[in-house]
Amino acid sequence: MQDIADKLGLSKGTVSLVLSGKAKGSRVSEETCRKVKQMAAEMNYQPNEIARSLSTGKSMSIGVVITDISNEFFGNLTFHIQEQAKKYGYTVITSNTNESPEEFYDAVTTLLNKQVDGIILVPVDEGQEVLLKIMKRNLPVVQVDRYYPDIKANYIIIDNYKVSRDVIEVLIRKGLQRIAVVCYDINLNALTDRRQGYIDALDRHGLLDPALIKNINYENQEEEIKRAIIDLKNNPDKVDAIFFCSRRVFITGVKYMHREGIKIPEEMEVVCFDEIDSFSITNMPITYIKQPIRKMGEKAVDILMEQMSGIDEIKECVFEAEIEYSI
Amino acid sequence: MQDIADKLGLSKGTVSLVLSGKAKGSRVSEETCRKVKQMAAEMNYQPNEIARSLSTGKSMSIGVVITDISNEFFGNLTFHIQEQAKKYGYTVITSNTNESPEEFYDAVTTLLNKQVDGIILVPVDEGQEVLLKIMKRNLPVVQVDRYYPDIKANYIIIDNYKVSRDVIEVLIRKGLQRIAVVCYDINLNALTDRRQGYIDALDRHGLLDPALIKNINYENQEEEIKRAIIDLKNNPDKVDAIFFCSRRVFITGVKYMHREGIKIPEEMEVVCFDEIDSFSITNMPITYIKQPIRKMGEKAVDILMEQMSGIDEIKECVFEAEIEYSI
DNA sequence: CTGAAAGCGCTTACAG
DNA sequence: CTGAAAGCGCTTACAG
Repeated sequence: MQDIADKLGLSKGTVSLVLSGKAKGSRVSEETCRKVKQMAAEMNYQPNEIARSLSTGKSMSIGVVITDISNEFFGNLTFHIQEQAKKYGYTVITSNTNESPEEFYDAVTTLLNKQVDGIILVPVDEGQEVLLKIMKRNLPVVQVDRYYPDIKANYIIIDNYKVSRDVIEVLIRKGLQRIAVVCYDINLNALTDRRQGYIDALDRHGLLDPALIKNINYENQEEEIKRAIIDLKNNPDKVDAIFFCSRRVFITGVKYMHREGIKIPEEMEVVCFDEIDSFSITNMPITYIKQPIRKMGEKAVDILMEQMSGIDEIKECVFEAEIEYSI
Repeated sequence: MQDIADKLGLSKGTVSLVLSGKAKGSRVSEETCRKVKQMAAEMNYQPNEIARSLSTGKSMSIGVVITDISNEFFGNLTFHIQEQAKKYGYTVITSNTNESPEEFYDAVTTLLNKQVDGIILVPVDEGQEVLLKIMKRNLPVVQVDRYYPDIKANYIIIDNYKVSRDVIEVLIRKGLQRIAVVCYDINLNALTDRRQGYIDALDRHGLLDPALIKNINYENQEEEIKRAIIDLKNNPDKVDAIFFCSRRVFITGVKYMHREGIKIPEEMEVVCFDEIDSFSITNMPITYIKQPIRKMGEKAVDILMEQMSGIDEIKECVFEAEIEYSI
């Protein structure tokens, strides 16, 4: 900027005005404006956003903290967040927690120090302090996919309870009676709600059987899911269907169903929470629950932008998920 | 920092020294050091990395420009890049090109203005200028997955030609003769090499038949893949196998194979370029090509760091991919 | 061992 | 319509 100003015999301030687009109105003459722009192009001027950020106090970037970017659900979510942020002129810094509270803390601390203008995050078990730290700084933040019920903060989720209950109702209406659930034992509402929806639906029809509820430890999932499948296969009363509470559990579960020679859907039907883009590589029918990922990602950004512009009413968004069929 | 200095009757400079970890040696007394740290903790001091960046000229962040973060391959790649960057204390800003040269240009321009210390990118067709722009700035950059052959720059790829030729050889050795290929018609070496590997292997055995080469237009892929499958099914000489040159093509292709009632592997075998984490939801055998994604991502970061530290020898890394079986 | 000062590249009141 | 100056929060020679 100084160089441009020198060449043109202008001041740095004037150059700044036109290059940052604040030259409208009668502030700077058309003539000057034109000359500055031309010279900037000639000298191949590129603005330094870091300097601008320090000066304005806005970094024009937002932080996104998710479990794991290589997971299809979060990959999709991040994609839509990024595309939406781009529309507002914002850039996105992502980081992974791998469900660890330490990594969660580190990720957020780094983002805060980088002076992001807002944060979208997927809460981690035992990570309440981290969310509070952001809020104490008065920085806009929105939780996605899960939320801490004890903290009054923005969140966007789907109605996990309702859609889980509904999908089980659908199976019951089809005549299936013995329905199992395979779910992580993690203490997060997204998961507990899914399990509870299942329980209530079956209970209402007097079909609940505790032996059909399989809770899986996250660390040791492969082994535990395998055992759950074998167990369900060997249940003296034939099991009609299995409701898998998340993508990974479904994939592993179905793998072992194949290994055990369980015919899908003839012997057992399957339900998957979340869509998998490669459902079509198998030709068996899968009932699945589809979250409105795009809407969720876009909404998260919209809320963030609203809050950045000063509105600080807390938003608690609950979207509806849909029940769909792969074939 | 000023506040801490004031409270302690020290200068800002001294505080900066200890808080940025440059107080080693005899530079600052142990006593002062201790007091500063304690006060910083008490006052809950959080460094402003933006200010530091402006001062040091290093942003401690790198840019990653990929096709689409919601794609499993790029999601995995990005994950490993992020984890590796974290080890070096770097943060990652990602953006998607959706294969568009305009978005590619915009993404890189934004990153440059944000003063990233280096860029890892997946080249886009017709995007040479963008890469040159980065290099003109003397900013470290490494291409991943593909590269522009006319530009002397770092890249990390796998030997697409060799592994494609090898996988076809494997099929031939198994006794399969009529092998088809379904591949995008995009003019990028990753894709053209795969097709050429296929062609050369078959040619060597006198098994090449142009009717079995199906080039797919990216924009209209669903329809074109469908037509290709029907066409192959109706080929008067039975087709024994199909080599799908990428993940998406495979998923769509297999979908239509199921729709057309083609039995896999009894009637036709299938080969997929790239691993899909949900292969196991189907119980048919799939031959696939597995890229060392983790090594590629880590290496990309390593090279970037090397170049940032002044080494500017150009690295052209070619990794080997492996042939694997889903069952 | 510590302080005073300049500088990183911008923006933005304030004067004129 | 334009300029001079202060300031954003750090770092880093340079003195002492």
